Amino acid sequence: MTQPAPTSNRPYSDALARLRRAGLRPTRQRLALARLLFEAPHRHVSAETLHGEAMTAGVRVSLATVYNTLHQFTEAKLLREVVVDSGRTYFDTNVTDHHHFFYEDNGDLCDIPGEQVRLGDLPQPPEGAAVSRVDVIIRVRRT
Amino acid sequence: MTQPAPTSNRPYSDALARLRRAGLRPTRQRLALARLLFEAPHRHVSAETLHGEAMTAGVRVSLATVYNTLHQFTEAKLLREVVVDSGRTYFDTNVTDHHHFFYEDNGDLCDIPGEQVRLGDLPQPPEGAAVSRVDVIIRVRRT
DNA sequence: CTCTTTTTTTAGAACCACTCTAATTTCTTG
DNA sequence: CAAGAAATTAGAGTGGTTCTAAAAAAAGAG
Repeated sequence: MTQPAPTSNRPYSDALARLRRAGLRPTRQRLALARLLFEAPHRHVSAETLHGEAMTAGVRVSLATVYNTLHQFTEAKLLREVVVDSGRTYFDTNVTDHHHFFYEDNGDLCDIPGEQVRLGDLPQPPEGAAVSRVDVIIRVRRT
Repeated sequence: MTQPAPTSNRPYSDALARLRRAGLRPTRQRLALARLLFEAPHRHVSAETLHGEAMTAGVRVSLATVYNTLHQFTEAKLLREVVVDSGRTYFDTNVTDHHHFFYEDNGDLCDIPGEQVRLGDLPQPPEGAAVSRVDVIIRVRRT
């Protein structure tokens, strides 16, 4: 945690700016979720876990809104969707270029900074297709 | 398709051998699914699509058995699970070392032979964890 | 500030892929 | 063939996610 957010005179300012830049109306729910997501170190959340955090923090927000918001944030590139596990969707607050360790045992995810992975040769995408992203997932198991 | 399988004197022989090697009893359902899966070029199936193929081919098999069988085959390394899309599980009949193009538009998957991807430096797995596999997914969009 | 319009939120139902259960059928072995 | 073990099955159940239609909140106009 860098510093506690001011709650008296300029509350939500950071989150507010983000929402504005993304062209999303700063509703109470979006602001609260943005604060939970971005005023903390990078991490991976699912809709359920974020909803749980909101409840714990005393934020009244429905699960449907959490889903909507996560998708809007992803659309706006404030979040990135990580697919490692069919049946549960994770969202990464780290939208910089990077990859993941995935612990197959318990489903933990762990970032690998982009610089730490050097991709050698990659094939050309087929005719008429453009690369939108390259995901590297290093699946590991505890020994 | 290489050649139609003989149905008269030595039916299912290839599939039969595979099942035996894997230590799986050669039941009617498993044989039929093995034939559908392995007597054709490599491809990616979901439980639903394979079940559909079985129905079309006139094979009476329940969806539950298709799921069971896909998992048993994966366990026996006759298939490999590919995770590209949360919400649907794909199984790859190609179990050699390789990676994938994923067409984000329509969900198509396309193999990239292992030799065509040279991975440069990868980070060490964290202490107490061993790499079980490295997945590279090149996400592409039609232009 | 109020009225109107547009957007957002919401509870709950619906959905979909998948798993489980318990009963039946099929294999294997003696 | 009989007995025991293993596999299959229909149908119910589950869990994550999306949809729906109605209520609430935000933005814009006057």
